[in-house]
Amino acid sequence: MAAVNYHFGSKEELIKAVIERRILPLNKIRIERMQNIKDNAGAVGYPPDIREILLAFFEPTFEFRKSGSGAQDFISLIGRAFSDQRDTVRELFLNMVESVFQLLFELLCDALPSLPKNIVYLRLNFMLGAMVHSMNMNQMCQLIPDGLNLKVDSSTLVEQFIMFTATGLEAPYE
Amino acid sequence: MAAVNYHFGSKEELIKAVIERRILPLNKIRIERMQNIKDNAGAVGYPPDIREILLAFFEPTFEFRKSGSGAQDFISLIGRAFSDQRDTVRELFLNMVESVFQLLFELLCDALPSLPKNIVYLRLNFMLGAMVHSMNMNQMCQLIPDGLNLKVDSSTLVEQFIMFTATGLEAPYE
DNA sequence: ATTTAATTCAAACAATCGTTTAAATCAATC
DNA sequence: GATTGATTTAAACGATTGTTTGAATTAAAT
Repeated sequence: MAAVNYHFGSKEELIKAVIERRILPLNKIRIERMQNIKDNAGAVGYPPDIREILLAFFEPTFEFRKSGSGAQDFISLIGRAFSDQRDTVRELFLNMVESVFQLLFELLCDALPSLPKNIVYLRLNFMLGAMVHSMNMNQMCQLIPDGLNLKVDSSTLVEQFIMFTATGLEAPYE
Repeated sequence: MAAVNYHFGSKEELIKAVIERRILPLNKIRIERMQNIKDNAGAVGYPPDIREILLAFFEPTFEFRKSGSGAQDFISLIGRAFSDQRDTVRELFLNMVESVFQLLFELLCDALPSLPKNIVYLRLNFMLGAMVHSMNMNQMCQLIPDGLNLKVDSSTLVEQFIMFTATGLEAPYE
């Protein structure tokens, strides 16, 4: 127990280190893939494809669920950071993902030029909520009715997630 | 402080009472409205309309955000219950909403007869995640880029939420 | 007005948590 | 192998939390 303070100085610094260790590599991948799309779109002059954007962001994200032991616990931690309203974890996490979300937002705006930006932003938030909930859905399911097979592997989860959200994003807004 | 234990016996019992006081009336409304749709659909022989179902469920839910003082704090509490993995609040809450979610699920299955039930269930969970996140989005927004107006009133939020999720629910699944 | 019950208040309690301290253990260098 | 530095362990500390206790206060009934 005391070793924590010896190595990290405080509980908060430990959490920060944990989050950084897990998030930074993930962010690197997501930004890389999204930047590729952005560059490519800039080159050919067409707006980027929504499903491509979503795949670039969510494939690494959902893949992350099975990245070594403790990943599930880490996701629970982030889940709390999302819903806790004034938490230290929350601040740490949000500062760390701000740029990634910003890039995702820009790409979505480019891909959906007919939508007002605040509508895109609203739908982005719907999507992020769905994501957080899906990430720790494993433990959420005492609500499973009857004999439904909900043990979906990561790839079909991403597939279904994108199917749902992409279609939702493309919806008319009035 | 001691009055809590005098009246409720324990912290947990207090929380239970708080949740019951807020949730039960809301559930009553949601079930009533959904049951109406179900009965009506049964009478005319057509499957119920998705947007009608979603409105029946989410209009009261989002309306709840401005139901007296403390509503926002209560929503934060529930937000945690959703993401905490083994919490006492979580158990209490889930037991209390199980039947409502069950009814919503059944209605959605009726409205989307071409979709496998486990796909409907998956999408229902996407939707619930989006809902939880939207409910306490107020405090979530330090991510607002630039000068975006995100102060949406309840009715436009419901409207936009349904636009997004209904379209997503209707998406093909392969 | 007095008695009785219900409720609130103040203090104390054990338990837990984050942190600090000092001793013990380990590893590496001379 | 002794010495030095790094790390772990065990104990203690203050602060906080949920609960209990008994006295003080309030409200109601006689």
